[in-house]
Amino acid sequence: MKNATLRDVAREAGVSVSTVSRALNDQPFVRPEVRDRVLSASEALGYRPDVAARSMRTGTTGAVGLMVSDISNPLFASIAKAADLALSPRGYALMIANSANDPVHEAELISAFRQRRLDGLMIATANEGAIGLGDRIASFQASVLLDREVPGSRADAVLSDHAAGLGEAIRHLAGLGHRRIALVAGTTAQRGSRVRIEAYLAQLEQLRIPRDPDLCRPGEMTVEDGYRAVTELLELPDPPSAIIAGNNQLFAGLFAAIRDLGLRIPEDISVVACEETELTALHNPPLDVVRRNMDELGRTAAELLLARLDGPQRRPRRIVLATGFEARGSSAPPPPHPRLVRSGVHAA
Amino acid sequence: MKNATLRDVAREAGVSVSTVSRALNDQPFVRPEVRDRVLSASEALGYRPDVAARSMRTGTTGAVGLMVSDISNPLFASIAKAADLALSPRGYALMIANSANDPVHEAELISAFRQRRLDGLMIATANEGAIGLGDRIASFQASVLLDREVPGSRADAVLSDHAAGLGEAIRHLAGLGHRRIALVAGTTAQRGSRVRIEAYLAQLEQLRIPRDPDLCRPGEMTVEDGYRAVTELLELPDPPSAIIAGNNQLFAGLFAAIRDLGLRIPEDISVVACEETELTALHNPPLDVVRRNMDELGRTAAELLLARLDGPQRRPRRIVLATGFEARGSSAPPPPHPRLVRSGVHAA
DNA sequence: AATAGGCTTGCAAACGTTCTCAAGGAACGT
DNA sequence: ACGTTCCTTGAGAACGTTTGCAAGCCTATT
Repeated sequence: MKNATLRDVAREAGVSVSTVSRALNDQPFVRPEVRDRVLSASEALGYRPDVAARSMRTGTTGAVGLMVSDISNPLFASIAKAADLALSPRGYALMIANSANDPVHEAELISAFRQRRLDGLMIATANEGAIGLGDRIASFQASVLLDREVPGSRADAVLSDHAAGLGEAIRHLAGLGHRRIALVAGTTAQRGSRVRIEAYLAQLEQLRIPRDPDLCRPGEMTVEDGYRAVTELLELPDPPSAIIAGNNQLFAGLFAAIRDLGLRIPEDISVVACEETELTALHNPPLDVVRRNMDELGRTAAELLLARLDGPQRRPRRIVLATGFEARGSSAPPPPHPRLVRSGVHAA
Repeated sequence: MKNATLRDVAREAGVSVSTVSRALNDQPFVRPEVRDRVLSASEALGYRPDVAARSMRTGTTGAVGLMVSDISNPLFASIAKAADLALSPRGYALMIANSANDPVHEAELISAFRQRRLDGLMIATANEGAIGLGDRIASFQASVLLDREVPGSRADAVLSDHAAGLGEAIRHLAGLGHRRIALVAGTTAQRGSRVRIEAYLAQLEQLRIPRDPDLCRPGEMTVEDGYRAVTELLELPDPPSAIIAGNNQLFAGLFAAIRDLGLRIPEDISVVACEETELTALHNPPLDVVRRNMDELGRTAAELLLARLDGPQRRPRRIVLATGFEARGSSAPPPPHPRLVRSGVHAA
């Protein structure tokens, strides 16, 4: 019960293999009558072109790769979903890989993708400065950076305007009277954290709020790191009255830390999340958040990819998507006498 | 700057193509000296076997498919991550597709997977009773059902013991005094919902709690459906004092509905979620949940797949994974006089 | 009516790999 | 010295598709 091949269809339709190929691929110079005959023969035999054979001949696979640090992060999962929604109707399949934010592993995975001759690559790279990254990315017919900037890369990119939303958030907090605003940022090897730190510093400057190096914490992007950062922040002699978490993982850590320290939101401390998640959307009271549309990001990336796969090579395109701050119920004026966190209180 | 092929390596090493192939594939009957020469030539040229060509020759691709309704659902995303973690070190790549719970679309996507000659399929099928589904699944060298049962299928399966955890939950609620316990289940076309409904009815029976058809609601698996179901439940003349949501989407709807109705958890109503999510884990107060380990599910599925791809065909294996109920803070004794929901109150 | 030129079609060569088959060569026993 | 056997290697076919090339046919133009 093997699959029918072009030869089978050719025999059935009484024509040559090449004619079948031409007919099925909508090429000109096939007599309509013959075309119909081929089509019905193909239909009758349930013919499905063999992707591997086509791939070997044409060099294309009709598959694209998505490289993220962790597909189980809902942000990346949403991107994957939205991208697939745009790619699938065009016949493209989506292959995913998890870099675990390890540049070396990522390089191997990209190499594996290329070995599979994937037509395109969408990537939220672990380290924008990894050596040779630009070349690795450029080895695909089309590639799109997902909220990343790789120096000297000629790839397309979809970026988020983090500065806008974060600026709003900080102005909102300052308006409530906060002067000690902390930012738990992620790794500066990725654009998001870098832009947030820049925007944070710039906004404080503009508001004439003194900057305190203790309050701006780059680091990893894990829940654990967020937890630790918040714990340390609240043990400072002069702790912040508001904390902004740079992504959803960091926010989860922040949230757990505040819970374990027995602090109330927003009475004891104000918090702002970057990235909308189920938690920020449904929590009671609702949580302030710097939002962006991950569906739009994934869809736009897929569209850029498709455009480049279709058309002639244009010069790299950069698309910047909006972000916005939404004040809900997790920020309030700072308490007059900041509640002291007993030193040494950690998670049970 | 094309990729090196076997021929290039052969020329470089001064041997024939077939010898190179043998040497690189660790086949016997290659002189050690020749093998070394081939290996270093391969290294020097940066040779990478062409997956398409190999695939055409061998019929295998080293890629497996994952078919779920929606990869942006964190449950499925976790499965994907865990599966990839097990597959990737073995050189397998993961291709994903979203069926949107549409059996027809799913069938097309499976067909596309097979056209790509994927070696295996992991699938949480939309409708276990879809005609021809068993054959479609069996068309792969290996396939694993993800918490699904397809009648007559010879595929391996990883199942969750929903009945155990749900039974615990109901006993817990009954122990608090609840007699009106509602279950917002999903589609009966999928094992999870079916098993939960059976277990729910059986457990009520065993506890001698009268069953009320109004309180057991199969339906879709969407947030909207959960919202609507809860709204309708609370408009009943004799509303439930506790509601269990059958999955995370339904629970999100449940949660939003209760918030919009202005009810307090657990003072006014007790709730139990099936599936741990960021919301259930971090919410304050923490939410009662019937847990299962999605990582384990994904990893086990991948291991079953790998075992079948490696070894001789055994008979189908079914692995059942544990679930457990965790009481936290979202259930309490039912209020003496159930707070009436004003008719017509819906979300703004 | 002859010929040019455009449609249509088929043949056969690639794409890069694996694998069967046959043959060369060495070692060994008689 | 010869035959047998086993190890080692290479030639070449095959996987299923696309595509360049050439040949055949038809129409139209001169």
